[in-house]
Amino acid sequence: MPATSDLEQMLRGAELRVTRPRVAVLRAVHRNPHADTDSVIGEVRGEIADVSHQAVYDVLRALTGAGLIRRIQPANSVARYEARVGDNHHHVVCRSCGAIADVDCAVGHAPCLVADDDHGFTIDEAEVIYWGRCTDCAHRDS
Amino acid sequence: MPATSDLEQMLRGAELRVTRPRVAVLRAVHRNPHADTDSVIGEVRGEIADVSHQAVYDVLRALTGAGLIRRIQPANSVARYEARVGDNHHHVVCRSCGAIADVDCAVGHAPCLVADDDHGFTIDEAEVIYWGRCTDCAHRDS
DNA sequence: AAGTTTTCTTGACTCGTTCAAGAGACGGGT
DNA sequence: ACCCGTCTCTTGAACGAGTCAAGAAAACTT
Repeated sequence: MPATSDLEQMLRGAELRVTRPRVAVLRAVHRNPHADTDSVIGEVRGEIADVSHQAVYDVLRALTGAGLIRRIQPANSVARYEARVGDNHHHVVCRSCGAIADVDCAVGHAPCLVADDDHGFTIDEAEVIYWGRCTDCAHRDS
Repeated sequence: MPATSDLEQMLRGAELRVTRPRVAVLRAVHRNPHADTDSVIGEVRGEIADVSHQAVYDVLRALTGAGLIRRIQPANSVARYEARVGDNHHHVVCRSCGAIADVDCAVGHAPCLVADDDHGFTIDEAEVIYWGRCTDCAHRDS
C-alpha cells in the first residue's frame, strides 16, 4: 500500500494539486479495488469526516482523467474504480451478485487491440468483460 | 426486415404472448440496431400512438430475458438494444459521440470465452468493447 | 504575505429506470 | 363462441446515481 508521500508524489506527477480529499480518495481506491463511489465516500470519511460527496465525485473524475485510477462500469452496475492502471487487464463479473475479479489479458501484451473490421474507428483500448457466476453464487443456487 | 408474422412467430417460439406493443418493439429493435429506450419508444409510438413508456420498458426486459434481443450498455451510455443475437459479435464505441458499430469476433467461433485465470467463476460470455473515435469525430477535432 | 486559480461545500436538480395498483387484453378450456 | 385465469399494459409516483451552479476555502506562484 503506497505511503501518503507516495500518493502525493503521484498527484504532483500528474500535475494535480495535492489536497487532503485527493490523497484520501487515491488511498481509498488503492486499498479497495473495484469500489463504487459510495464505498469510496465511506472510506474517505473515515479520514476526513465531512467531505462532501461532490468533492469525491470531482476527485474521482480528476484522478480518472489524469490516468491515476481507472473507471469501470459493467452493465447494471454503478461506476467502480481501481488503481491498477496501464497493464491492460480485464474483469470477470458475477451475474448474480456483481462481484468483480481481475483477469490478466490472455493473449499477451497489447493484443486485444485488433478488431477484424474497425469501421474506420481509431481504436485505443479493448475492454473485455467476462460474464458468469462466482463460486459463492454457483454453490448457493446449486 | 422480418414481416409481422415472423415477429409473431418469434414471440410464440419464445413462449411469450403476442401483443401489439411486443410486435412493435421487436420490429423497432430489428429496424434500429443499438437504439436506446427512448428511440424505441419513439419508433413504437409511430405504430401505436399511446403506448406507455413503462410498457416499452417491460417489453424490452421480456424480450431480453427470452433472448430475442440483446441489451448492451457501454459505460457512460444508457441501455441500448439490438436484434442480432447468438453470434458472439462485439462493438466499437466512439468516446466522443457514443456511436456504436458491430465488430465480428476476430478470434473465431466461441473464442473469447477463455480467460487466463477465472478465479473460480463459471464464465458464459465474453463481452468485448473497443473504445476509440469514429471517423466523423476524428475529422472534426482534426 | 498577497494574489490568482483551482478545488471544495452546499443544496438543488436531472433523467433513466423502477415500483405499485388496478384496468385491460391474451389464449386455453369448456 | 365464450369465459375465466393469468399475464400485460396504463397511470402516476418514486428512486438514486450522478450533475449543475454559486460562493467559500484552500493550494500554489512570486
